[in-house]
Amino acid sequence: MPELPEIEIVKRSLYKMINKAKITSITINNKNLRYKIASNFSQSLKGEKIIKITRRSKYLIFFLKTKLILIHLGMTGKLLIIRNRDNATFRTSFYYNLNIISKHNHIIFKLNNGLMLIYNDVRRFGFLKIYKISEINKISFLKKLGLEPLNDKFNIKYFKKFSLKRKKNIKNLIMDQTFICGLGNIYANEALFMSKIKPFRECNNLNDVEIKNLILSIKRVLKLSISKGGSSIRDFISSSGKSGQFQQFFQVYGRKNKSCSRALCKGIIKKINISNRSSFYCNICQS
DNA sequence: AGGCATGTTACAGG
DNA sequence: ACCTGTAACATGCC
Repeated sequence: MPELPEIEIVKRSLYKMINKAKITSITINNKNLRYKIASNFSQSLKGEKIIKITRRSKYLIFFLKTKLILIHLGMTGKLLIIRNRDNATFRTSFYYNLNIISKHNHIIFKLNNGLMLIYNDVRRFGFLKIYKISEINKISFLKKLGLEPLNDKFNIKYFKKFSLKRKKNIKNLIMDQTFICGLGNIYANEALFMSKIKPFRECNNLNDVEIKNLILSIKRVLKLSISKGGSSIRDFISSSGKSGQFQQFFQVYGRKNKSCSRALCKGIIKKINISNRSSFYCNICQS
């Protein structure tokens, strides 16, 4: 469930339910995530209190007293919260409609507030890693990230400084996590549609108006999605079990051969591959 | 059966 | 150094 808005929604729903809770015990059903769960994982976290939960790009960070847990959800990772007393039957039926299969519940944190936090991940591309807070600046995953796209520093000056010396296409540029972080395939497609720019344009050939529009569109599409609870395609749900609604507002993503959603435009949405990712655009109103 | 999927990384080659 | 394409990771859905 992976792009910035979905992670932001997860962070917010987790915050409401488990901030300040203490981890009383941990069950590990499967260590083999993208990186193997450390052998001292449970030992190291037992008795620790969750003091703060933050997001950086598509990463979640749980701050404990002296340690932190860095979490990435990969493609299909989910953090679910259920009540301690709920039995397996209840869980199964509750999640049945939401495509949660309990055999993919890899890590279960039992908390002292009557709740359990479950890391569920079908494809196991996600990971959880523990670091010392004092070494937060040495975490390689975070070190290489560029600006948060919703940060005011993400402006035309920053954009041009990065883009003018590069030759890659604009879609790959805005998905380059060392430039801005948090955009994935869906929001990159949507932001380019919103700003009327074809995804395969060379990034150093955009004029100032196009760059301004694109920056605004990126910020706008991310905020809009967050306000709708993120996008639920396939099986994204927030930790409280709610699905997002933003998928109903997709303008291009997944709309191959459909007519352009822009009023007055007679275009048809095309689908092409860019760096092996599906890319959608309107042949007429995106230039 | 084969292609595709919200992500990231490693590697080969230009 | 930068860029692209490809494959890998693992599973399920259409």
